[in-house]
Amino acid sequence: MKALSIKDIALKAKVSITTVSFIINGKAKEKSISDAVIKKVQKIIADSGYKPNQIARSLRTGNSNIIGLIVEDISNSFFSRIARLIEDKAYKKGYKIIYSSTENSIEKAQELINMFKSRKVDAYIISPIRGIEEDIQILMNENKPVILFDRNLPELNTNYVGANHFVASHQAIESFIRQGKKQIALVTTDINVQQIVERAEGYKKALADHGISFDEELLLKIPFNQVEADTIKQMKRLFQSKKVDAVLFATNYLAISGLKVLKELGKKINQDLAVIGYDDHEAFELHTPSISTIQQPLEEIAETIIKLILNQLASKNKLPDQQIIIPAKLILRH
Amino acid sequence: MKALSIKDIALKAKVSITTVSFIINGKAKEKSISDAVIKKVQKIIADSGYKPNQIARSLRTGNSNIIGLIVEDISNSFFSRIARLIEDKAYKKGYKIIYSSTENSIEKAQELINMFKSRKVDAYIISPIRGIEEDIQILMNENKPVILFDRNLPELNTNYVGANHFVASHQAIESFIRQGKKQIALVTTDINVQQIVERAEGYKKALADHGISFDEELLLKIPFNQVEADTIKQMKRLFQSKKVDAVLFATNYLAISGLKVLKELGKKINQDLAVIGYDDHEAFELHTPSISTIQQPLEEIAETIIKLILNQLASKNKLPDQQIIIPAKLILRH
DNA sequence: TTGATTTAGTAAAACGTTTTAGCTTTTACG
DNA sequence: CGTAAAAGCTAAAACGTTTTACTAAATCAA
Repeated sequence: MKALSIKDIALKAKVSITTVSFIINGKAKEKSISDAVIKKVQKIIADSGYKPNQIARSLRTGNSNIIGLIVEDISNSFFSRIARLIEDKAYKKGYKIIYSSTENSIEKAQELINMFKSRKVDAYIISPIRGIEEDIQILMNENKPVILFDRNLPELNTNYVGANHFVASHQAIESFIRQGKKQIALVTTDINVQQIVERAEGYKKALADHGISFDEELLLKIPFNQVEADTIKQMKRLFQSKKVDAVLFATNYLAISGLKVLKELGKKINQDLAVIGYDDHEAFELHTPSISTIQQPLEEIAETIIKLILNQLASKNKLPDQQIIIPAKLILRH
Repeated sequence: MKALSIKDIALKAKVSITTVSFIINGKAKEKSISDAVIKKVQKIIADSGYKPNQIARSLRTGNSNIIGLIVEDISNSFFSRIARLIEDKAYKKGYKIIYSSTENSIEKAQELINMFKSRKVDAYIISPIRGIEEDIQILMNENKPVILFDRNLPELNTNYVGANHFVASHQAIESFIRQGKKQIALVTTDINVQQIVERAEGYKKALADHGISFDEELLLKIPFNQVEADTIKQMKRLFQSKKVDAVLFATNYLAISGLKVLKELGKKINQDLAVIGYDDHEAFELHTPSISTIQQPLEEIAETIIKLILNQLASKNKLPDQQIIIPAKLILRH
């Protein structure tokens, strides 16, 4: 049983395909189709359950009402929450989301961009990695809206929405210092993206601001695609060998692993050492004791991204690129 | 700058569009195109970076290499993990995923199905809700592969992949009973889906099997879309009013809320009462003490789903529907 | 040498829309 | 009444592919 086409509707209504198309697309008035015909055709469409073939529509119009979302890993709760918020908001405006995870692989990211391109997505939301600057530049040259989020690519002049990681991490470290901590560690990842680098810089700057000298050994960089067991080993070494009295974890999954290590080592959080995580996670609040964390305003980030996209899609000419930095919040728990 | 089309390639190679198409689609040999021409065209394609327009391709062939994924809520870690696994596996076979969350709304689910239909997705992976049986039946009549997962719709004769919730919950309750627990509560949701119903049935059956009479007041049904504050109030009432000595939470988010309540009430887990969660969550292992849980084999579920789909897509005629039940594992932690 | 078969390729239809350019018929106005 | 403008509608091109049905030349078998 083939699906109905606009032709079937036109036939049934005894009008031309053109007329039906105008009516479907709300151009009936403007094209001066009579009310009687409009009513008749609409009734037939409603009764028959006809839905226009979006593929044919896309082929003709060149746009798809689909927004491509490229993230590092959809199963990371930071991304899946953002994805959900973006999806909701996009959906309300008639856009669908098609997503994929890059796993921080340049090739996969490039493939994804190509794939999205050949699918004619209307806009791109990308949490980028180094190495795809050129590909992104090409998208922009083709006048497709591109919004980077979470991480920026400094060489590129794009729209960007993200939190103020430098300030947030600076604040976190200062709060440690106010508590009298001296041996403050940072556990971060080795991926070379701006948001991660900023977190490290906030850390170093805060130490410097308070006259604490930076100790190389207190900065632990975990290789990105490493299995958790190895990560745990590395962390164990850090917490055992040094008299760390505070630690900031630069991502939520690192914090999760770190908390496991501390538990195993029998370290008492808040007594033996203070802990702050990054990107909230249900486990943090629930943990005994609760874990303080730097919270990114997900709702606001998602809202801003969608607003930028819709504005650009609605406008005929290219809008100026905007770099929107939203403050992150340090949530202190005890 | 318009994108290249097959026509441009044909022009450049001085061959027909048909020939280029055959070469792109690997039919060159079969259509007896000479090696020289094949080489030439392939070189031009590679040099120019031409990528076929998937939309045009879809319009012509009627399929899209896209698989539609409909879940309850992509930000729930159970779904986002499954989504990630499915995406990975599908990607390797050249399929992309387009997803959406239903939020357990029948209308949204129906809209999504229609949307996917008009986008000509090749197959549907659905974690369904009651009320869309008919819509799913229509998909199946149109000969599109449909795989339900996590929850089944018993009236429907479809492919289904899910865990054995009845047995898992039965086991969990038995483990409580072996520990000598008598006042065993079940906190579940009020959505009427098979997987949730089964969990309650496993609970009741286990009680009955061990001669414990079922106490209506120990079965708490939380309305699905309720805000967490209200959920917490309801749970507080349960844990305060009754001398509950064990509780099984039927979903991970209920367990998270429940653990917050228990923390607030100062109940000692394992001493005052025993707890088992459902669907693992990082917070469970990390919790002090660690929380036991019923774990669904995500990897295996994702693998099975994709295998069913690919088999069906590869086959000319309709394969028999399969109902695959995978055992869930009770992970006891202390 | 002839007819059949194979090799090497192509023209054109089709997929289901949107949109441009146009054609009648009606209305309005002086 | 005559003509210009508006109302009401449509034919056909275009979007970029795949695929069917075809042709022309080369090869083969007898």
